[in-house]
Amino acid sequence: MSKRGYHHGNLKQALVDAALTLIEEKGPQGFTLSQAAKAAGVTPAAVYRHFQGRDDLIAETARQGYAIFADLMEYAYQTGQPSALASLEAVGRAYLAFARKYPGHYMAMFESGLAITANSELSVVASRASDVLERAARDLSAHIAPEKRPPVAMVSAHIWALSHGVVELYTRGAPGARTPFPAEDLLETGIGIYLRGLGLIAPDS
Amino acid sequence: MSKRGYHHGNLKQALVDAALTLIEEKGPQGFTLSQAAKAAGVTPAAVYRHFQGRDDLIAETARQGYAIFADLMEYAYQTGQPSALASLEAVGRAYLAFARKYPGHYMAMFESGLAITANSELSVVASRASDVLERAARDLSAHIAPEKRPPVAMVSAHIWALSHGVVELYTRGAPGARTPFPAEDLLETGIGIYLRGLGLIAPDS
DNA sequence: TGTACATCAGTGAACGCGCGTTCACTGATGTAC
DNA sequence: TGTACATCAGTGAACGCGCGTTCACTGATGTAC
Repeated sequence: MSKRGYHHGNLKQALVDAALTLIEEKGPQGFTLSQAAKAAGVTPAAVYRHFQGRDDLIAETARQGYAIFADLMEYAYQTGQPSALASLEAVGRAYLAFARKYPGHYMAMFESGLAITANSELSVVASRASDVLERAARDLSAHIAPEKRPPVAMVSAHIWALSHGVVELYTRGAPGARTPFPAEDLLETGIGIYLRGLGLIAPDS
Repeated sequence: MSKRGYHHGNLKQALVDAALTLIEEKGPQGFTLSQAAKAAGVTPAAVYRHFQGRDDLIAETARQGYAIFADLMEYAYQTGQPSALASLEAVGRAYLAFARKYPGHYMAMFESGLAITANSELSVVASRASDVLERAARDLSAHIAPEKRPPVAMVSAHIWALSHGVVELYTRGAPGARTPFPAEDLLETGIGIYLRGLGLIAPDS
């Protein structure tokens, strides 16, 4: 618990931190339990005091990521209030900022292939994050005439997909997709055009 | 070349096919060269007759994927002509259809972490695909008043990001993101709203 | 303050295993005559 | 049509290695008295 109140180390967190570094370097599948142990300065067997195995270690890493992620999204939402538009845009920016600042967490969360639903603690904290986005989309929807209003879940899915796509394609060593624009600009303008399409921004503002 | 005109098998392609199946099952990092060899009914050493190693095998798999992908995109673009709008929408649908029909290829292309630029043959065929999208975006741009026209590369990046995000989040066992809508609907409506935001579809059509 | 003791986080040796990679080889194929 | 031969795709044995996992152990820590 306290910084030096441990036996040989605050090993559980040290292992998570080691995993994060390894994930950033070689991807969520690109390292072994033994490597994580070595990076934490410990014998592979010691890992089993804290985790069931490699998957469990990654799940804990993802769990911590979702917790940070949800906090950032929540905070961004609050800073935009009471404007629904400002909240949604802040949430979008927070999404990208999180992916940039916590790449290891982001990869553990979205690229490790772990089954979220199989881990109840994980699914709780994961839905906390998506709830924020959905709330922002709901606020927004209230400003659209009911007859031309798409379902809230659809709007939040669009924003999430666009954000995730920008992160995956334009934030790291990408596929065939190179772009001269910073990912931040890409996401901001993309969301802007989308919101205009929803009739929430004046056509030529 | 011919179906039975080989020694013990058309091994190169058999290995690619084995890799595709393994990728679909366990992800692009989730299998070994030996497993791919065994799945193709062959000794691990035989793989070296055709590939430098596992990465090279995955690169070939991705290369074939990009070739199919580019063809599909190209074809979709043609079917939409001469309408710029119809072309763009068809290309979007083709993107998702490819990801659905060729999940192994898609993962090899976008989730294997291979460095496209390090492989010139790969980067050529990869840019063929993105060129189609960019062309569609360029056609579209011509219908927008110059002063309110975003850069072509930005529009194509938006479409690509939205498509990729939809595939990653809503097409497979996803993260915290569940949605009641089929990915196809999600992408179609998303692109629709986006195009409306560009002023290319009448506000309440 | 000092001593005896219980706890339990991490050790290190051990195991069987599958890995990537090499190498000399073999035997089916296709070709020359 | 038949035979001799060159080719070369795939074999199988071998190697050293790092892996995940187990286990009895040890020794630093915190606590009771």
